[in-house]
Amino acid sequence: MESFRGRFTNKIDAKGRVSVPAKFRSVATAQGLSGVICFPSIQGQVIEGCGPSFSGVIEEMLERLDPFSAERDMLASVLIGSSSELMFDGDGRVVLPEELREHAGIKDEATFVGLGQKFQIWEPAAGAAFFAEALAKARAHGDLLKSPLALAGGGGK
Amino acid sequence: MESFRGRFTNKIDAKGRVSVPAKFRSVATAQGLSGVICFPSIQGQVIEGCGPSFSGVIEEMLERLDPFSAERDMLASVLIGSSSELMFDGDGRVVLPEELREHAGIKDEATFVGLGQKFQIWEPAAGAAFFAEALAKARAHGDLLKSPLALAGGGGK
DNA sequence: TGGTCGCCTATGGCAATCCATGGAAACAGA
DNA sequence: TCTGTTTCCATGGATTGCCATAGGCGACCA
Repeated sequence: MESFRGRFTNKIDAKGRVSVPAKFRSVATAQGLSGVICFPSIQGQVIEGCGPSFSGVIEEMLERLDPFSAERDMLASVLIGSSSELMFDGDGRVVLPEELREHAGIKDEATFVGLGQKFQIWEPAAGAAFFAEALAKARAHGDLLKSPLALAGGGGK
Repeated sequence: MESFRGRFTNKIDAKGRVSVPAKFRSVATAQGLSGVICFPSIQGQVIEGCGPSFSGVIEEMLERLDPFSAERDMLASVLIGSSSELMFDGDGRVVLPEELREHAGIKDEATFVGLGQKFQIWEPAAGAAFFAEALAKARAHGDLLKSPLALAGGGGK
């Protein structure tokens, strides 16, 4: 299955519109939706987004939790209650809701980062900082990367 | 399985296009993609590339992590967020993104070095220097290469 | 064995297309 | 009517695809 890949920074106009990178659009539409589903990240000040496929995975995960537990309700209120289905306009743009922009501290530019089945939308400077941190950790924990490399070298398709 | 093999230095034109060595192309297309996946090396100032098989192994590993863990997001941000799927044009060329060229210090020439299931793209002088160093170190670490027969049989001859 | 022919690859340039972006106009709710 | 939202159009720049050229390598033939 196609996945969200790469990093793109686009501008936000006075009406809160932003172009979703064309490659991200084609991933979402291939999953059957002319739009993306966005919600605040539970990790930090960043927006997360995905296509309908991964959205279904989220609901599955929630369904496996105790339906009346406080934990389930909290997760659901963020991942579902605070989520928005943002439809592409004729030119492939979406309007980022004010609450989401505020959560991520986004003003007039947004950085889309592909993470496979989901993606993130960062305020550009914050995104760069996160990437630098992630890169440093990846270097430090090179052992985490050895497993895929070893698997690929010995196995194959 | 076919593997990336050999060293080739090709020119980069004004638009950042470079011919992928024909032998590398056939490896990638045999894996089912008319293109290659490239990303900055975590180790040094060089671009790494691979076909869909190797890339698929990386994504599989990420999918085994919890989809909302900070660890997964960081690894994905580096391994997928900073990668690009570069499709061959009709003549077997790809466009090396500006960020990747900058990361490797590449200007108007690029050296492709096959490494089996993946390959590297060097600025030619840096690649030559690395090769000289690699040769010296390979000499020193030659004993790391264990005979598969010895491992399988439990003893040597 | 020497020469010629032809295919494949690499490389440059041109043209059409796509994409991001800004703004105007149509629309809906209050 | 006024405000906020959505649809449509225009544009410039970047990207992609296509064609032409040239050099190298091997195959085939004499």
